[in-house]
Formats: sequence, C-alpha cells, structure tokens
Amino acid sequence: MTGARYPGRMNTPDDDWLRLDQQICFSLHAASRAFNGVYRGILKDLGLTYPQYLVMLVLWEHDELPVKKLGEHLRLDSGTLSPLLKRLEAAGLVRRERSARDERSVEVRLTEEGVALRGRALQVPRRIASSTGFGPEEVRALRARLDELTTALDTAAARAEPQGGPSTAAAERP
Amino acid sequence: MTGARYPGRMNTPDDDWLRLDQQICFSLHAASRAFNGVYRGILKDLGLTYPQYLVMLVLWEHDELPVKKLGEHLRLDSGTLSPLLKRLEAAGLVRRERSARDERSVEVRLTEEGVALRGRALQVPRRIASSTGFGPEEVRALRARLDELTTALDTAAARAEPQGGPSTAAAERP
DNA sequence: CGTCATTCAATTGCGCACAACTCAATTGTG
DNA sequence: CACAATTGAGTTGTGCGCAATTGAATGACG
Repeated sequence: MTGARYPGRMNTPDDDWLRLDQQICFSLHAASRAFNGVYRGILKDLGLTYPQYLVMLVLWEHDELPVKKLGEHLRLDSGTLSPLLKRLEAAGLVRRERSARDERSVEVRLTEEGVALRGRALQVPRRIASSTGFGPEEVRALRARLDELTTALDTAAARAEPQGGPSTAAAERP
Repeated sequence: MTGARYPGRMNTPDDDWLRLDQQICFSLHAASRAFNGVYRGILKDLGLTYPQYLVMLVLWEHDELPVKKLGEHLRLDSGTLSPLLKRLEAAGLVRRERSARDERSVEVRLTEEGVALRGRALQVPRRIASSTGFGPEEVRALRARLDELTTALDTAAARAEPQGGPSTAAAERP
C-alpha cells in the first residue's frame, strides 16, 4: 500500500531502509524520552531534573571537579553546563569557585546539602528497577549495546565532521 | 576508595545500584544524543532537524494525518508538534488546514515539495548505516531491545501516575 | 433545548542541547 | 619579553520536550 503513493516507484531496498530507519530512530528517541519520563517522576521528590541528576551522580563520585572535566564525563559543553550548574548552585547543592591555579577554570564542589542528598538518592535506582522489572544483568547488557552504538556513532560523527562541507558555503578559516 | 567520602557507610548494594544507575542513565542519554548528532550532520543537507525528520518519516507513510494521530505515532503532544509543524509549513513541506468535519482537528498533509523530499531522504538510512557499520539484523535486534525497555517504562509511568492517564494510548506499531 | 464535560490544537513557561560567538587567562613561539 | 594561538567559561539564539493552561468545537445528558 505504501508504494501506491509514489507511482512509478517499486519497493526498492531504499524504501525498505527508510522504513527500517523510521523504526530505529523512533525506538531510540522514544526509549530515551520514556526513560527521562520515569526518572522525572521519581526525581521530583529530590527537586532534580534528569540531567541535574546525572551531574550529581558524577559529583558524588568525584566531589571536586572543574567544569571542563565534568563536561568530559557527561559529553556536555559549557553551553549546557553553565546554566545547569547555576541552577544547582541556586538550589544550594553545589558551589562554583574559580580556580586559584588557573583563573579560567571553575571548580564545582558539593555543598553539605549536596552530599546529604546522596542519601535520599540511594533509593532512586531501586525504584527505577522495580518500575521496569529489569535486573542487573539485563541493564548491563543493554548498556553494553548502547555503548557500542555510541562509540560507532561518535566515530562516524568524527569522521564526517572534518570534511563537513554540505551545500551551504562552509566558513573556511582564513 | 569511593566509600571514603561517605564515612560510616560501607559499600552497600545501594551504592552499587547508584553506580550502575549512573552507567545506564549515561549510556542511554549519550546514545540518544550521539544518534541525534549523526543525523543532524546528514539531515543538514535536507534542511531538517532530527525530530522534523521523524515527522516526515510518518507523513511519507500516511500523507494525510490529523495532529492528534501524528502525536500518537511519535508519542509527542501538541506542545511539541504545533511549533514544529509551523516550521515545516514555513519551509514549504507541509500544509495545515482545519478539518471541515471536525473544526477542532487540524489535518497535516505533504506539499509537492514535501513529497519530493522523500527522494532525497532515501539515501539517509544508507549513509547512517555506512557511518555506524550496523547491519539490518543488528538494527532490528537493538530496536527490539529498546522497544522492550520503552514498553516497560511506559507501563511503569502509567502505574506511577494512574490519575493523569497517558492520553497517548499505548501505541500499536508495525 | 440548554448545560456541562470532553476533546483537540495552540500557547506559555521552564529546562536541556547545541552551534556560534565573546572575553579573559594561559601557553607557545619567535 | 612580546605577541599570536589556544583554552575555559560564559552568553546568545534556535529548536525540542513537557507540564499547565486557554479557548473553541463537539458530544452527552437531563
């Protein structure tokens, strides 16, 4: 039935690929948002958003970090982290202070309150697990699969980037 | 070593779960953004963002659809779709017109240009596939896994918020 | 027939993601 | 040492995602 709307075009491998693409695109997109949604409900109690929770997870492991390192852990840049960290600071969970050693760098560290929040966060994964019915092995397996995908995609992005040059006149550096 | 920052607390299963949670949260979040990033680069040629591409994929399959149905396919509400569709309309790819049968409903349909864009989009999945090195079976397997996850998460979310019933009914998809 | 609840799209407000840019601090190179 | 290049954080602008609200059209019910 699909081919009928594109007369003169038989079902080619391209068409099949496009449909398959729809499936995987949609699945990953939907999974990510569904995940986000479940966490949103549970994290509301802690007053955190999902990305803020990710930042806190990193800080609970290394409780003094420059913004740069934080960004490397999370693959996020200052454009995302700066306002997010300001909100965490306004919530009293972290403090930001410029490094004395390098005035360009800003050190992020947990406040007492930020450290204390970890205690309440300990129940989060259990609640997630019980919500999803996924066990540790399933989680680990899925994670491995996703990391494979991310690695492949990052490599692809890095390969595509240097040449870049789509139709729009790329800004060549003088 | 990690536990040292939280004196008096041994490494309990809770701590392990929190670390595991960090892994899976981060992996899914990163995979989603990496995926988005690769598509961003490829879709730039078509003048589409990734969510806009998802909308077009649906419209190429059913080229006349009310916003409501579109939202059910993509698990997106009007708050996201309305401005997105306006941009697609401004780009000349779709037309939006209120249904004569039900004045509340808005029908979205492809323009000639929107239909024509499909021809150029046919190469997208192949470029993605060649970028990632993932074959059709791997894609299908991952998709199945993600759909499982989404189903589990949706069920969990529905259970957590029984009153605000998810207007987006559980979707039946191919 | 009139009232009331429901449905659908649109809007508002907030937060995240990312590109492009600014600006100061640091590093390097002659 | 001077000066250009690089680095790190922040800002701006655009777009997505979602909750909450608005407003109009529809449908149900007494």
